[in-house]
Amino acid sequence: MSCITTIKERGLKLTPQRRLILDIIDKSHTHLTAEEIVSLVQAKMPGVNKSTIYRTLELLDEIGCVVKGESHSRFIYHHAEEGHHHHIECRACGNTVDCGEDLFASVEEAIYKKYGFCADFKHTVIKGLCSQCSIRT
Amino acid sequence: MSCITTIKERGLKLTPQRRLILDIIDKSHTHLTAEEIVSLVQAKMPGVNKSTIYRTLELLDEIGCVVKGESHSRFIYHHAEEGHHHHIECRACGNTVDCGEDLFASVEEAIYKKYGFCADFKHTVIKGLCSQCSIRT
DNA sequence: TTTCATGCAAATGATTTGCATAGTC
DNA sequence: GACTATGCAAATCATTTGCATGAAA
Repeated sequence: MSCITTIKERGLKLTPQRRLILDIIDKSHTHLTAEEIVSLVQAKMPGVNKSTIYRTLELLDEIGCVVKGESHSRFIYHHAEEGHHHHIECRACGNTVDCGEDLFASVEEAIYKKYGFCADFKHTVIKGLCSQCSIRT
Repeated sequence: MSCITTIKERGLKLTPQRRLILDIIDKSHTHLTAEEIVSLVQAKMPGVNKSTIYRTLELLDEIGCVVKGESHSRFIYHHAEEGHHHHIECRACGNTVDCGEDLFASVEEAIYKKYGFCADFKHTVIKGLCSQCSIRT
């Protein structure tokens, strides 16, 4: 079910600002910080207020239309597609790669068996060193 | 090598404030936020300034005496023992469990082979739902 | 026309920083 | 005594909030 449908179903209003924010997140192939989204939104629609964007992102997270995570003490967002993905970020250069959930399936199961925890890697940014930066160190 | 030795070796000074902060982190069995550490420090040694504590925590992280992570947009710290551990945190109730690194060894290897990334789960707080909260939902 | 969303401005709260003083080595 | 660490106060900076106005249904 599309995000637009979800918004309408809940009796929420579909404003141009919300459409644009959804559009930007949909088109992004990686995660974006709230401030990055603010810049992208204001580039297309000047005058849109930060607080509107923060409020919209909060809302979209609540209704499950986007996935909210955190990295470097900022909130990050990406679209909530069917196939999950996880982020691995280089501590040195900041580069990010996305990886498939299959890598974590076994861990999720192990954590569940051991602790009864339903771990959810969608919201997790895993840190490490990328190959380039490993060499330099 | 002890943290105290490390501090001395680097020509840094071993002040009562630094001893206390180290002591508090050593004795904690879980991670602590910076503000929790501030409270604990001030309970034992009133008058110690926040900025001193923040600066010390930063320093201890830099020299590898503590491990700094982040959760809920706050910094969290725990002691840097030999055997790593990872945190799993319940998104609903906030409870945390620590789990052994063995769970992630296979994932670290898989990530390395696929992306050349040396992933490091020490700094990662994995989120999910604990057994109690899963039932309620 | 009713309700929800937006813009604006000000508040918040964790973390950081500049600078004079005090403490460690 | 030299140099680093501390305390204090003020600055930052992402995010949040109150309120009056504007727009969607």
